[in-house]
Amino acid sequence: MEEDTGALPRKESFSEWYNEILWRAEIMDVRYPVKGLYVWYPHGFGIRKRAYGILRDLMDRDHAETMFPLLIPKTEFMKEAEHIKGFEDEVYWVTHGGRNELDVPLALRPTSETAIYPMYALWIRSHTDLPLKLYQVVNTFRYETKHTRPLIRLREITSFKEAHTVHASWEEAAAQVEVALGLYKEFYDTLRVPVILSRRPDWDKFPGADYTIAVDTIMPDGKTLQIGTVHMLGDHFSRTYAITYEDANGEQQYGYQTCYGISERSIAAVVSVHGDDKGLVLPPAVAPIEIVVVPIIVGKRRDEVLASATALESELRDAGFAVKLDARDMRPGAKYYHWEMRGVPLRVEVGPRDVDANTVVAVTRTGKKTTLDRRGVVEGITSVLSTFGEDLSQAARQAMAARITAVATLEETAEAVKSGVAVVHWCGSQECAEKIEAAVDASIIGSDIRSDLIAVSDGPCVVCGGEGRSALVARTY
RNA sequence: GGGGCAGUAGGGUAGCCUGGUCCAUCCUAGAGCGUUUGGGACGCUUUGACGGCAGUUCGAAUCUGCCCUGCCCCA
Repeated sequence: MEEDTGALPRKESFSEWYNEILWRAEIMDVRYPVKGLYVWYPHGFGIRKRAYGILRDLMDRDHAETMFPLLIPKTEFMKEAEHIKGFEDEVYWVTHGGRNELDVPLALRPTSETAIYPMYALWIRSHTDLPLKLYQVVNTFRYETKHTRPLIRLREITSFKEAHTVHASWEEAAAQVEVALGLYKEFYDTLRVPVILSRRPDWDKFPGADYTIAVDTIMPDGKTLQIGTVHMLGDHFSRTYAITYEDANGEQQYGYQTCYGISERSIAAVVSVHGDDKGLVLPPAVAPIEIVVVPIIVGKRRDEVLASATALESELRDAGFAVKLDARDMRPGAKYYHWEMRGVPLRVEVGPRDVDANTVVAVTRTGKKTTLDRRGVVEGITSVLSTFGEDLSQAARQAMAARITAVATLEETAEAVKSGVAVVHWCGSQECAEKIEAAVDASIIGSDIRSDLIAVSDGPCVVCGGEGRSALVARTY
């Protein structure tokens, strides 16, 4: 792993900035020799580990974790016609075992509905088995033909958290969709990433779903990134896979299902939303190192300062912080740059002056400097870190708000989507959506918008003038 | 899916058209030694590459073919 030095490209050149920060901050190494597959550096994986720990804790409230196989027999995979159509061009097939051709080819899961639901059919017998709510965190494979991008568009999604639920009625399933959206909202609140929820147009929903609610954020270049989806499957799959239960009256009924997922795009969002010209900026909740202690070692007082820094490190570790003492033989400035690139939320400096005054100097990743009393340092740091996290949320919200524009004409829409998201009135027809796309080089991505940054209203469709309601128009990743 | 450009050490470049001590050069890269240390220190020594596979040739970073990988534009 190379030492980072020199300036990062400015964040305004987002694409360049993104590519470079991934290796400079040691998140992903893109040099793996297969297109669309990338390697997690330990630091990047540490971020993933903490983020997915949060996600697992949220899921575990109301779901059980499980693990299904990677390979799906073609016979099961091909059962659900609409679903296949949505994925058939992207599936990797295993056709051989050693030198022998397989009787039934095996698909590398692009998503696991067709692996899980045949088993659900076996597991579910009675209404007392419902609701069933399971999830797994697995890798999935999609033969992407568009340009691949680390963490964003992958041929191997390494961190797909997918949940699959079964309920006794359509209404219960629909209620679960709302529960899932609540969990995802909470997840992204913890990551300090602001999101917009909206309902995808019918032609853009998950193959085989009744409807899809998406969770999007807005990237620094104004394009939206879908960082979560929740699908109402209705009884579509349960009819195909014969997921039935006996109700209280002894009648056989089909189950109603939902599924929802989050991938490492969540990490891409954290990196992109918070990062700045100096590197990564991590919310304390996902930082593998929350605090770095930098001893300012000068000549004769070296041992004294080092002892003080070491004692501070232990005290902070005992208090439950992820803390690292950087005692390397380098100039302090070089260390500051090193940890700033990697997004460490808080740096604590201990030098001879601090030893004398019985203080420490705490500097947040965004440059807020506080001198703390050495006694009661845990309380002081807890408070500094919590304020830092809240400040990140606020800054991210403001940045997002600045990229959202309510517009009334196609000309204004075209202008708005160059740097962000436009909110238009739209009648809901595919015909008008296509006209918008043709006119403004961006698409209708959702209606039924839910965001406290967007005021939803009725109004005349921006294309046909018919009755319309607020919808999002954006360029997307 | 269609078109274009590219791949040389950890990173950045030159050399290619016009094959031949050209295995070059730069860096805030790596290793070692010493002096340093409150915002990217300095000196000396040293390491390391022509994307892969075939072909042409006495000889290939350079020419030919295929493949892989990356970037940009269009759909």
